[in-house]
Amino acid sequence: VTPTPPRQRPGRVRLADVAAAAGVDASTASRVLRNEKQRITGDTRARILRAAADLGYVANANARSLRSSRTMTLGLLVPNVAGAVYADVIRGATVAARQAGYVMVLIDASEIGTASDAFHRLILEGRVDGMLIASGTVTDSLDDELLVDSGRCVIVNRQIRGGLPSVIEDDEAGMRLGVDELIRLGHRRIACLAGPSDVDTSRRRLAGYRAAMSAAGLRIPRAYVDQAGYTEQDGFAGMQRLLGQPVAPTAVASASIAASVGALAACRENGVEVPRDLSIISFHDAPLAGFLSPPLTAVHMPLEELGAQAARLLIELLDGDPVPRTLKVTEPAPRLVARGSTTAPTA
Amino acid sequence: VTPTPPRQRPGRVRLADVAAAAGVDASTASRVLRNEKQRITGDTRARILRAAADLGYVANANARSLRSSRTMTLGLLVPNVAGAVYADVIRGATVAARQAGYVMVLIDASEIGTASDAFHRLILEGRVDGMLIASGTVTDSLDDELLVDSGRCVIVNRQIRGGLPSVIEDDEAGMRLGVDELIRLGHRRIACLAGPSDVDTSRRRLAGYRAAMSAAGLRIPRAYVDQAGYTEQDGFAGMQRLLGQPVAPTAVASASIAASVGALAACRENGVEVPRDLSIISFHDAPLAGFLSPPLTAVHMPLEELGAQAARLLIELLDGDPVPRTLKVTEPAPRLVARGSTTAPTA
DNA sequence: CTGTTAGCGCCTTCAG
DNA sequence: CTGAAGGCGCTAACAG
Repeated sequence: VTPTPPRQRPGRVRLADVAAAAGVDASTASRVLRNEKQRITGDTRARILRAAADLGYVANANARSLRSSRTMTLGLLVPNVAGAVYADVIRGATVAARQAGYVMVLIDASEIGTASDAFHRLILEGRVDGMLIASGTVTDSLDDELLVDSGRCVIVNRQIRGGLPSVIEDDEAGMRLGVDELIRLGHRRIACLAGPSDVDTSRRRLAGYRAAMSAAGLRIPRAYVDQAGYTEQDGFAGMQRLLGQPVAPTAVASASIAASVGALAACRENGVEVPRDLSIISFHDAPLAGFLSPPLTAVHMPLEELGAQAARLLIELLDGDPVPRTLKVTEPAPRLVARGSTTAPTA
Repeated sequence: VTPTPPRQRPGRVRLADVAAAAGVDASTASRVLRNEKQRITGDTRARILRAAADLGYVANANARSLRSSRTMTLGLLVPNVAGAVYADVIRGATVAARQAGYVMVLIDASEIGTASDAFHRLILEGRVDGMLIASGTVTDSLDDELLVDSGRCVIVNRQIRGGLPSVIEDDEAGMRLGVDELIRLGHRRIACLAGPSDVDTSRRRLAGYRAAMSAAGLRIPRAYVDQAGYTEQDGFAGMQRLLGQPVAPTAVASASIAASVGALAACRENGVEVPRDLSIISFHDAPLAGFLSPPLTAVHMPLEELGAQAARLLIELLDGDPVPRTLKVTEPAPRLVARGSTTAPTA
C-alpha cells in the first residue's frame, strides 16, 4: 500500500450537474437514469435524458455501491487462465453475467498468495458482490471458513466440504462416452490416465471409465488405472508407466487434455505410433487438439454452459433465492469429436 | 440490468465500531489503521489495532474509493485469456500490481462487445484506477478517443495511433535471434510465417527476420514472406503455401506459437518431416512447445517482465509521473530454447 | 409525479 | 497527539 496523493478529480460530471441542467432535483434524475418503475412525465424524462447525454454523464460506481451496497460486479478466480479448459468457462460466465447486468472480472491465481489476497480484497472489502471459484487447488489456499461464511461464493467444477454451492459438469457421462467409443472400436485392453486421486473431478471421470468398462464386461487390471495428474508432464509420465506394462493396453482414455498432450509425446518418444499401435481419447476438447500429431479424438464438454450456469447460480444466491447445493450441467450432452487418435485395434 | 432488491447488510463491522471499542474517535482509528505518518501514542495505537483484530474489521473499499477517488484496483483487458502468450504477461502484471498495493483484475474480451462494455464499466464508472490493454484487436472495438482521453490506459505489446503510452517486447531482437540460429545451422533458404501485416508486433518481427537475413547476405524471395496470422489455422494455411513453392525453404521462422502448431500440422499432413526435411523455429515459447511432435525450438521472450513493466508504467502514469510514450523491454534478453524442430539442412 | 432529507463508510481539513 | 465536522456522489424513504 503505497502512500500516494489523491488523484486529481477532473471535472467529472455528476448527477447534480445533470439535474441542474434539466432543471430538476437529483433524485428525479436518478430515477429516470436508472429507469425506475415510477412513471415520470414524458417531458421531464426527455429533458433529463438529453441533459445526461449532452454532458456525457456516467454514474460513479463507487458512490452507487456505497449507497446501495451492490457493486454489480462479480469475480471469477481461476488457478491459471492459460489452462485450455478455462477459456470456455470464462466466456460462458462473462456473457451470462453481463446479460444479468453484471461485469465479470477474472483473477489469475497462478502465483501463490494471489488467491487469498484476491478473495480478501474483492469479497471482504466489497469490490465485488460475489465470486466464482474454479478448481480445488485454489480453494486449498483459501480459508474455508471465510469462504463459506461469506455466503457469496460458488465453486465451479469442484465439490468441496463445508457445503458451498457448486456447479459441476457431468464428468461421469463424458468419460463413459469416450470409453464407450473405444469399446465400440473393438478395444478391450483399455487403460485410464485418470488425474489426481484427491480431486473430485478426477474421481468422477474415473467412475465413468469404470462404469463403461463394467457395462461391457471388461476387466480392469490394477495397473491400468494411472492417477497421473492434469499436466502435460503428468500425462507423459503416466503414459510411460502404461507403456511399460507386461500386457500393454491398446487404448487409453485420458482425463484431461494437457495430460493427453503429454501422453502423445511419450508415445512418440517410445516409438509407439498413435493410433496404429495405440488409440487415445481425451476428456475435454480445445482448438489445439485438432492440430496435434495426430489430431486428438476428444469428448467435448459443455464448458461454456458450465460457466454460464455457475454465474446464474451465483446471482440467484446473491438475490437470496434458494439454490441447490450441487448443480450438474447435463445439457447440452457431452459430444464425441472423432479425429485421428483413435482407430480399431490391430491385434 | 435486472431490478433486484438491495442485499442484506450483514452486521459488517465499521470503522466506527472499532473506534468505539477502542474508546477513540473514528478519525484516530482511521489514521492508525492506515498507519499514517502521524505519530500516535503507543498505547492508543495498540488498543485500536487490537480492537480491529478482535472485531475482524475490514475497511469498505467503496466508501474508501468514494472518499479518496482511488480504488487501488487495476484492470487488464485481454483478447483471449487462453492465448498461451498471455499467461506470463498476466502473471507478471498481477504480481507487480500487488507489490505496489493494487489488485489486478482481468477481463476476457473474446466475445465481441466485452471490451467496450468492460472499458465503460471499469474505467468510466470508476471501478478501477487504470487499465492495461493487451492487443490491438481489442482496441479496434474501443472508442480510441475515450481511450486516450481517459489518460488511464497503457497498451501492452502494441503501439497505437493517438499516443497512448505503450510497453512492447523487443520483437526485432527476438526474431533475429531465431533466424540467426537457423543461419548458424547452415540454412540459407529461410522463410517467414510472419503474422498479420496490419499488426505492429508482426511488422517488427518481420523486420527482425529481414535484418538477420540481410546481415547474412541472404536473399528473400517474395513468396518466402507469408503474412499468415497468429492462429493455428493461419499457420497451417501459411505453411501449405510455403510448401507449395517451386523452391521450397529448408527452414521457417514462425512469428507465433499458435501458428507454429498449425505449421507443424501442415508438415505432417504433407509428409514433410520436421526437422529432417524442414526446420521450424517459433517466436514465443510456452510449456506446450516441449510436448509437441517434434518439440518446438523456440525463442523465449521475457513476457512476465513485459507484464510487470506495463503495470509499473501504468501506476506511474496514474501517479502523475512523466512516462515515456513507448517502453521497450530489453531485459532480460530473448533466449533461444533449442528443442527438436531444428537441425542442419540435409541438402 | 417530483422535491426534501438523510445517510451509505470513510478520510481529511481544521481546531484543540 | 487527538477529536469534531464536513462531504465524496448517489439512492431511498418520506413528504407534498
